[in-house]
Amino acid sequence: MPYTTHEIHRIEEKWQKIWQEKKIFSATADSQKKKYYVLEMFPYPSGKIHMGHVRNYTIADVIARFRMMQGCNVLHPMGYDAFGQPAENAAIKHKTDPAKWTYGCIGQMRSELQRMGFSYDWDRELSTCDKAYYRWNQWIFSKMHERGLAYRKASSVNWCESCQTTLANEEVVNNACWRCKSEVVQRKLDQWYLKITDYSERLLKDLHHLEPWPSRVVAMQENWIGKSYGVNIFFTWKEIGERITVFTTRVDTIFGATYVVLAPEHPLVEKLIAGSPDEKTIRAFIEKVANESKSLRMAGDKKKEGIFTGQYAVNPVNGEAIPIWIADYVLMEYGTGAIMAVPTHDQRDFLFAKEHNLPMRVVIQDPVNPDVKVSDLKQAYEGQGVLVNSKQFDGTENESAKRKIAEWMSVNKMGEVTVHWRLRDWLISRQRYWGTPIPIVYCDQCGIVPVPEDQLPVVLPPAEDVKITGEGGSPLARCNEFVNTTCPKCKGKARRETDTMATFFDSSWYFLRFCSPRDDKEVFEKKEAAYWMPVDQYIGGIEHAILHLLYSRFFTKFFKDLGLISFDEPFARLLTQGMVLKDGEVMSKSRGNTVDPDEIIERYGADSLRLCILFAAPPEDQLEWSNGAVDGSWKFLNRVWQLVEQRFVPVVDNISAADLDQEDKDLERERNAAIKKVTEDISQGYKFNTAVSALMVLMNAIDQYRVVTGNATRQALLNRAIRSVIVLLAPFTPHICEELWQKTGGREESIVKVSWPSFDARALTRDSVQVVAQINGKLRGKFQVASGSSEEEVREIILADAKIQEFLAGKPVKRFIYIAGKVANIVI
RNA sequence: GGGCGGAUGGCGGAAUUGGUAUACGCGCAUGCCUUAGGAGCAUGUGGGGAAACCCUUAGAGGUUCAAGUCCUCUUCCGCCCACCA
Repeated sequence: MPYTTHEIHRIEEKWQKIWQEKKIFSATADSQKKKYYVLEMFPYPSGKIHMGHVRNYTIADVIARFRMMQGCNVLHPMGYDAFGQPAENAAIKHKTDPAKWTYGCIGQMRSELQRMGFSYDWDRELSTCDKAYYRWNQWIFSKMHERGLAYRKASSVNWCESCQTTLANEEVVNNACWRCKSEVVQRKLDQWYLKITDYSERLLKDLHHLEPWPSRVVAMQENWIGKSYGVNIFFTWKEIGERITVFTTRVDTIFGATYVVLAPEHPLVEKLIAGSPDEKTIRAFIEKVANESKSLRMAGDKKKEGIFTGQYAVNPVNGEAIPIWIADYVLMEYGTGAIMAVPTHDQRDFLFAKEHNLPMRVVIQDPVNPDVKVSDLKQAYEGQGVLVNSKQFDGTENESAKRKIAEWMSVNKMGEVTVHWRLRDWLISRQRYWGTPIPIVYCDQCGIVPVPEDQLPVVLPPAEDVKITGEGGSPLARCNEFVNTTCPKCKGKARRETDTMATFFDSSWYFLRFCSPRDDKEVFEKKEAAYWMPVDQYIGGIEHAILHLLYSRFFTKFFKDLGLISFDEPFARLLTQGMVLKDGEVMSKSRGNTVDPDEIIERYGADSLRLCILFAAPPEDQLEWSNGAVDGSWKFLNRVWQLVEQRFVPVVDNISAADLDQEDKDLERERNAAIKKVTEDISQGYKFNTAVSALMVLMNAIDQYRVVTGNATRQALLNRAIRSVIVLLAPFTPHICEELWQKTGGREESIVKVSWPSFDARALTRDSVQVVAQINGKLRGKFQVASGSSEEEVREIILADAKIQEFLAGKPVKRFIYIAGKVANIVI
């Protein structure tokens, strides 16, 4: 029977059914067994899975199945990150219910995942849009509120006109909405925030306990948290004597400060300009900047704009009075919203000073250009050097001057050493319908009142009761039955919060929920979480390197503080898989270069698709899709299939080592080498591509191995080799391997129950090895020598060779370097 | 501007971590076989050369008996961050 499309589908469906019915992948906590938790970043249920999903989940599936065969108790769950805007947008467009749309997509997605043959414990499947899930979002929010970690604040927020909602800083990419790419503007709104900044230090520190994480991701998180050490310098407003604190990381340049700049939103600005003759002009400028969208204000090539306040600040280190300016290039959100400008050593200040004709003074000597005149400067010098024009610090190397000046200023109360963070609190309010309602009630008497635990969940009203039009504001605000409620405290009339939570909230703890997904008494069962967590191997796209991973780490630390868990980090190891490209570009709907996995399965089957994606590139690299490669994978599987069909003949395997001739030993060596290579490639760095190639090498060796009919020894050895191929290939292409395992006498209910083979190191040795002879590093000959030959023996053999002698041309051998069993280099 | 990765045949990619560069696969070429299929099998396939040989891992130097691998500089590509003081 050939391995035809029809046959492939029959086999794949057959085994998927068996796995399902016999609950092969159902996981139960068992303290006697070593656990292994494999998790891929759960998908947004858009309906169809794409190649990126296929790659992500195939990688995870190989790891899960490999661990199962190694005898681990594996937890491998799947769920859906189901709240969010696409469902709402689709509902508006097609005049349907987001819930209906989402559950429809989930159904379709589930069947596509099942068609791929992934080893999920489907009993643990969850969707974040189920109230059984999101009620715990609300519970977590309440706990955070209780501890002051969830708070309401009026502030200028990122607003996407197109999505009609606010965005977290993390969701603003290049000053555009991360989802729809349209421009983000500033709006003043009352919003809910999570105080992730309380965890800055821990989020930063614990990164260094995450050594198996890709260094790239660690670096990205580090930059995002952005701890910078510096000095708060106390300038004084000359006229009034009020303090103006500026933050700097370059206190070594303090003697070069020639003006001070405040952000237009700085609280002192109002006082500074009141009554000034230029008040009107200055106000007009501030107004103009305030209305400017962030994207405009931050544009890199934009000319820096500013205006002089007419006031002066006194530099504490030298008593100098320098002008105070207001400029758009200083941001209120960072540092103190005020800077000292050192145009000679900061390029931004330099450009601004040139533009507005402000004075400059060199305080760090450029070793290349020590006597440069300020008027000749083409740009700021930001490198290292010794201090000049800096009084008692002249001649000090600037890096050590940082420390010395900071100390001196601290002692003399001119400033204080301080730390600033780039990380901001996390804005979670969204003016959308399809999300978790924020469990808060507003009462005229009692103010902001959290919904008590026993009244949770606050259920999202059905879409038919809410007018989801895509118009501005929260859709829930237009649903009176939802809004109007009674105050949990005073029982008087009250209104519900009508914003919903950002969906990143949902995905920040789902990995914990998988440990006890049906628990309706608590957020997750402590005992289950203690057994399964942390996730041993997390797999997903690099695009989540900052947001999702940072939030999940934050939630985990919060749960630890609640006493629910005892570990600090949710994901022990992280693998970020590369993107799938087509013709050199990322596969995407908008580019129109997608390949539908379903069509590939239809034609070649899931196994071929899985194999192809694993073989084409290492998991972390980009993968260039090629249809030819699937064809190759299919051909290979077909060869394996034919091998069993045509050459497997059951015989009793009672061979002893003494029975083996050279060809037998060669085959055994190849077989053991493949076991070694596949095992190491999977467990040390997930090098699936080379693992697959090792199996191809073994297949080639098997093809060379001839069995005369009736030779029981050879048939038994061939059978061994065949069965090794099947077992080793099982994590990669499970369906065909299940089928072939059974055909070759396997009696286990599934091949994942077969123990992963170990290799026999003795079988790997050879009687003779090839030694390459080099003369001055150039390849000059190859010699077969007996394994374990001494250097002298090898030297004798090589030097006796006529061709080598010819190359030596009578010159004396200066050195003879021998690397056992590999290379001999003759130096002349 | 800052950070992190890369660059190996026509293509995807290997290289025991300093020891035979191009494993494995795709593609291509030639031939065989056939109730003709998505076949299968055999042989070949980095470049130059008739050959002996020579050259070859983006480019240029260096260290070393030996460099794709280590060091220095240059070029190009990708990703992330970015008026962050």
